[in-house]
Amino acid sequence: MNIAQPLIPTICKCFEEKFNVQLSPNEISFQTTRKEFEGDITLVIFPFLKKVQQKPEALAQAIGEYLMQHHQQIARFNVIKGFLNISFAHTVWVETLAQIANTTHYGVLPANGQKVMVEYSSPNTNKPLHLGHMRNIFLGYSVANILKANGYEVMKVNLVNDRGIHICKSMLAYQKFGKGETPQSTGIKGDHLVGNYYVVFDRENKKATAELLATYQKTYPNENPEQLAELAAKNSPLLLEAQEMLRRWEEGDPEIVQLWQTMNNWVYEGFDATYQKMGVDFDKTYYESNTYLLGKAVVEEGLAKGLFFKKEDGSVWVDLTADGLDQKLLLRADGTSVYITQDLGTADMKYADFPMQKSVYVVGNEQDYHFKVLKLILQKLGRSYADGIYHLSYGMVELPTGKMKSREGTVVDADDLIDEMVHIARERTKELGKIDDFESAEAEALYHMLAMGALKYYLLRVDPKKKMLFNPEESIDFQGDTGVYLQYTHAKIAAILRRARELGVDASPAAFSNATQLAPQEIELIQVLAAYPKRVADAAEEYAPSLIAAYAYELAKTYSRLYAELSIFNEPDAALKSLRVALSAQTAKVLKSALQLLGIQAPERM
RNA sequence: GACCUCAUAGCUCAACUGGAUAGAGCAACUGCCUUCUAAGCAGUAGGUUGCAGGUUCGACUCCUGCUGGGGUCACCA
Repeated sequence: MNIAQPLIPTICKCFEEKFNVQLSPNEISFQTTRKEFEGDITLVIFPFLKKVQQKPEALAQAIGEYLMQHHQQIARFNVIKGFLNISFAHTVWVETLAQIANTTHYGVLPANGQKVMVEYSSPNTNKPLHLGHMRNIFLGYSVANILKANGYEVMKVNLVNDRGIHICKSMLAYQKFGKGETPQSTGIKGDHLVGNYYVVFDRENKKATAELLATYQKTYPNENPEQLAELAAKNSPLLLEAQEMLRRWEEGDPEIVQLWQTMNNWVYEGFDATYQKMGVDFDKTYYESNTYLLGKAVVEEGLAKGLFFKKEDGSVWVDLTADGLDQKLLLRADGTSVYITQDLGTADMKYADFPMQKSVYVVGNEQDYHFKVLKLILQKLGRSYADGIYHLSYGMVELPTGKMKSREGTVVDADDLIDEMVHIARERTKELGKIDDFESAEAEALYHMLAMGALKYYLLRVDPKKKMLFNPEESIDFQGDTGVYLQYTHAKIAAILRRARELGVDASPAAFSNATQLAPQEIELIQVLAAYPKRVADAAEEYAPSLIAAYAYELAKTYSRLYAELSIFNEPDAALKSLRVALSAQTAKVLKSALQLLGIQAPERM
């Protein structure tokens, strides 16, 4: 609902008639009037002064008068310096609310025939998910929802990194120290069990390296200690064993493959449980064990086209120096692939599976360079989908002590954090005692809903591009600018709507269409409601759920003020009473929709 | 060393992409439950937007330099 849109052609006409100046419509844009001034929308005059030799006040006055003459919807206007503030008649707001009420899927665009793939989560199978993954996962899930709302057909995929030296480390540690433990025998969730062995490997490997270093130092007392340390790290017997294991895995050694399958399945069971708690899902899962050999054909293709070149040792490179980047290795001299090789192959595979116009990769900003290179190479190869590749590069979640490191155990575990949040939600809700009549299963479902709402909102409200700080000492808030506040506002409105049904209040547009004198709180709320579709579009364009989060908060805040300052059911004017119930219903509708885009559920009671 | 990126209230984050007197939440303080859920509402206090220049009618936003944090520059992924 863009209320200002119809004014734009009129302004163009005004410039033409009065000043003989041609203006294109996209040169004109309105902003909402700041609270300290009277008006609904504001036109900034300064940009036009170069084309029209006028003083800003005079030009603003002239445009204002012209608009008044041509648009009955405008009640009045005022000019302050170079700002033209326009106030609409109350009927405009009533009409706007009616339009919103009559739109079933408000803010949601019809299918646009475009396909987009969103890859997110993409975990390693050697350790459980942590807070950093949660930011990734919630971002990916939310962006997928936002794109759907903008008319795209969306395919959500997970690319699991299930092979490589890091997996072998867990496997080796398990083989050596595991004593045949299983998730069943220990009662430890599969991903955590495997993750523990990754830590065991690191610990044992450090010991072994230290011992090796000690013998080196005895044998070569005159050598540079740093060089010795490096040598010891490289030749640690455990690391060599892990590398040997990787070789055997690639050869298909049945014993190794068997162990690998067993341990990975434990991890997948663990991940699935966590994804389910998070309320996220995927349409397809890719496994790197199936894709790591892909991409060699793409490298051959690039060689044939003369885009890549071969060095004397047989390794294949691409020279991106003309594009401001470096030379990049694409294939080792022994013909084996590197990370980017498989990503090239996987990109083609994705397109074959789902011929998309856009492909979003939700991956941390430490890989900015990698994705620049990947996209550039695919563009050079002339892939139709290459321009549509978007690296949703998000900032790391940091702790007060710095970055999280799995090996060093300085991570905030996803399962632990969820459990803690549920615990807090349970305590807090019981204290308030508002749902004492709930069945226990119903209550537990609510605690979980609130816990996830708090967590998701906490991670999504920050601009994805920016790094963010999490302090484990302070629990995630349930008050103020939080997910729980949004859920609370929804529950409060739901109570209003139940009461309205009981009382039989008619909230249809017909019942409030002749409301005339609206309160400022009502107008402000309608304005916020009217802004929703634009915000949904902006969020898709910028791949930024944070815009939706900010909007949802603004909406809830605006409603809460109205709720506190105006009575709904004690309002004597029937039209106004209907209007307020309708306003409540539309706020609930939009709030629920916005929360859905964030992957947050809206309770009816809490 | 080269390149990328960030720096806003005590703390965590905004600022509609260059517009008016930079806004929220938390923490502190003050009011408001005999009317629809107080997980709420209203208010007070808190700022030289890291520093120095520049561009312009106008700069948190763009440019240059400096300082400080993070990242990348692997035949790791």
